[in-house]
Amino acid sequence: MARAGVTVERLTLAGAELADEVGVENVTVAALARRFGVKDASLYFHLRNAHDLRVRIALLALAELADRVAAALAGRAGKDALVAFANAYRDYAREHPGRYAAMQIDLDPETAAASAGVRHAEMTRAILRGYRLSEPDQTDAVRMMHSTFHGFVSLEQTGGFRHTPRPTDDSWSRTLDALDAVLTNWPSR
Amino acid sequence: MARAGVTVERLTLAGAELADEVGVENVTVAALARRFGVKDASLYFHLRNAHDLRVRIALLALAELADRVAAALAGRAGKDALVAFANAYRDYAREHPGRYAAMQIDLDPETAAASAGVRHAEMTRAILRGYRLSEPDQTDAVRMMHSTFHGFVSLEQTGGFRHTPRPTDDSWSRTLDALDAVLTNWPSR
DNA sequence: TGGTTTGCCTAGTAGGGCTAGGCTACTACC
DNA sequence: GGTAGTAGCCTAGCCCTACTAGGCAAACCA
Repeated sequence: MARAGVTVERLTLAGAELADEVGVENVTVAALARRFGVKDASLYFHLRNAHDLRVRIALLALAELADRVAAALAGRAGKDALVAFANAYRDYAREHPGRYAAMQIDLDPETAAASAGVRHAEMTRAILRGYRLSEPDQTDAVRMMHSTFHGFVSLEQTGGFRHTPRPTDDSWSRTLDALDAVLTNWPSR
Repeated sequence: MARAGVTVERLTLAGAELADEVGVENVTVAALARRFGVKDASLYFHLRNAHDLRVRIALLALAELADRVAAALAGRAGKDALVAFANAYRDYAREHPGRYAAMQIDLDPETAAASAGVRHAEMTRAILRGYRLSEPDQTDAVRMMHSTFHGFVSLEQTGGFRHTPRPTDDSWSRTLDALDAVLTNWPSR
């Protein structure tokens, strides 16, 4: 029988595509095997288990997102950088809802430390250079930024904003204005 | 054979408890049946399917949260109300992680419209009365608030803040300060 | 060219979702 | 207080997914 040429990389990519199409929760080893015209048992030669697959998808997504953010951030500073970062983040989440959802799975500490998530975190901090915040305000601001972005995107995806007619794009840009305002004038105790 | 006294209400409550213990994704009809000392097939007399169960848990959680928020909000205004609301929200999510996660499932429009989610939304708007915002700023502000709360709580739960030593409680209260500041001085175009 | 490794296979276990159809305990009504 | 109906549970059985063990053949490599 001919070999299908399955590799972990191809499996991860196909899994990511599948996630975007049907949701991470429906990314099954069996479905992936069908996609490769192979029996599901065969994939366990490449994958430890189903969770392993999802972790790999998450790591792929983190890397892709970090790349996009890096590209968006190049040559920008201040509010420009904030908006570019935010839009890169949201656009990625909307183009790749499954990958984005996969990113939210709880990685164990060493995996997380080795992931592109740290690059992402560094870039978030880099944005704040334009706002002249020192610790611990910087950490608090990073956390607020991340919360706002993730919360907005997440609620947008699960339909949390549907009940109000106002276009979400408008609320998004006003939210970024507000975030810029509060970062510019971070309340000191 | 004796009757187990299973009702939809008891199933929903037990399902909610199960969700808090093992996560929504592990709330199975089979596990619930075991908990009631009953065969899984029997539950389909009370439940349409597994999704139906999770929706019920979500609705229960929305109602509980709305109650808590209402209690927290009583007699408060301005920043006081904002902080009370936010803490009620976060505390509920931390006490009931499974229920909170269940709340995020995508309800179909009519179910959502009939849920306690609308009470929640009304109360969020009520907070903004203390900040004198008119439409569409109000909607934008509500969305930003909700995003920040949900994002923070969500990231906190999935370990998104673990890589920095700063206590999350501190970042939380500073985030609320920032939110109050920006609502007080909402940037106009 | 023959041995080893690599990549796929079949077969089988366990568990979850769900349906069909059967039996029984309770309820209501005459 | 007997009996018809129904509500609440059951068994049996289907399909799907995760995962393991062990077999066989293609590819590689000495």
